[in-house]
Amino acid sequence: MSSKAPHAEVAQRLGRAQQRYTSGRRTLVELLHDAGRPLEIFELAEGPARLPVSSIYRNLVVLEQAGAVTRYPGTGGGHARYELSEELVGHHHHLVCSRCGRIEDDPVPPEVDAGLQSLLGAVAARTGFKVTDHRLELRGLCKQCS
Amino acid sequence: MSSKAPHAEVAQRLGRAQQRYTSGRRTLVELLHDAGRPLEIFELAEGPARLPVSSIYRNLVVLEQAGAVTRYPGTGGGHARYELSEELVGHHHHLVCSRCGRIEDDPVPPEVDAGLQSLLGAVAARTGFKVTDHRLELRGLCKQCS
DNA sequence: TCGGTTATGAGAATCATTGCCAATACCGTT
DNA sequence: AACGGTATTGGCAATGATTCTCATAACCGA
Repeated sequence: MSSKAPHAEVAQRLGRAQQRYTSGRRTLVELLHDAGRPLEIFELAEGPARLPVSSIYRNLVVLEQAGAVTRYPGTGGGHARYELSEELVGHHHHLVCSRCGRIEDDPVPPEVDAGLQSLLGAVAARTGFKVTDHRLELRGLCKQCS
Repeated sequence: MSSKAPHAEVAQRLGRAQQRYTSGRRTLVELLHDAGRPLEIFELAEGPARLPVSSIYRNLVVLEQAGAVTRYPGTGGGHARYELSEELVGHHHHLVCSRCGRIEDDPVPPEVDAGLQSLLGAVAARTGFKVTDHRLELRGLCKQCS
C-alpha cells in the first residue's frame, strides 16, 4: 500500500537541502503517506516501525525544512501532528470531529478552491496583508459520531 | 478602552456553567478584549495586571468551558493562544505573518462568509461530515514585513 | 457573623519536546 | 574492498510549557 509514496520528490527536496534520504526518514514518509491524515508523534513511534522518539522529532524537522512535511499544532488540548506537505499530496482541508477528535483530510474541488482564492484576494486589497497560503479547518461531527 | 468589554455576556455564560465572575477572570477578559488578537500566556502574565500563571491557566480553562474564550494551538513552534470567543466578538479569520509570527484578526464581510457557507454545505453533502464551525487561517506577509 | 463552598497563588510534578554525545552508517576516494 | 571524514542515529538528560496540589483567602447564603 505504500507503493505510491512520493519518495522521488522527497529525495529531491532533501537533496536540495543537503540532506540524505535515510531509511528512518523513508519510514516516516511511508507512515505519513499511508495514513492520509495528520499523525501525532506517538502514532509514528508506536507503529510497527518502532522508531526512536528523538529521531522522529529530529527527522520531522529536517523533512519540514526540506518542504516535505507540514506541521500542524495540536487542535484540541492535543499535541502536534505532521502530514506530507500539500506540494506532495495536493491541496486539501481538514475535517476535525469535535467529539472524537479525529482529523481527516478533505481534498478540495478546484471550483471550491477558486472561490476561496477570490475571497483571499479581497482580504489582500482590504488589509495590505499579502496572502500566500491558507489553512481551512472544518469542525463538526464525523459520520460515526453524528 | 476596556469600557465595551462584553462583561455581561461573560457573566451570563459563567453563571450557566455554575462559575463565578471573579476579578481575575474579569481581568483576563479585559486583556483579551483590548488586544483584539489571540494572546499567549506570557502576554497575559507579563502585562500590567501581573496575574499568577497558574491562575491564568486555570481560569482560561473555565472561561473556555463556559464558551467565553477560544483556545488556538500555537501556529509556529509557538505556544497556545487565547481569544474571546466568536460568539462574543463576532466571526473573524486570522492573518498569520510567516515572517514575524504576528497574528491579527480579520473581520469577515457577510458576503464572504456567505460564500464560505455554501462551500461548507458542499463538503457535508459529499463526505457525510456535519460542519458546525470553521477556522480559516490566512498565511503570508503582514504590511510591515512585506 | 458563621459555616460551607469555591477560587486563589506558590511551588512541585508531569509530560512533550529539544539538546547532548558517543557509537554507527554513509559517501567519495584510493 | 578498506580508509578517512562527515552526517545520522539512538538513548538519555535537560528544558520549558502546562497541570496538579494544597494551604490560604474570598465569596455566598443563612
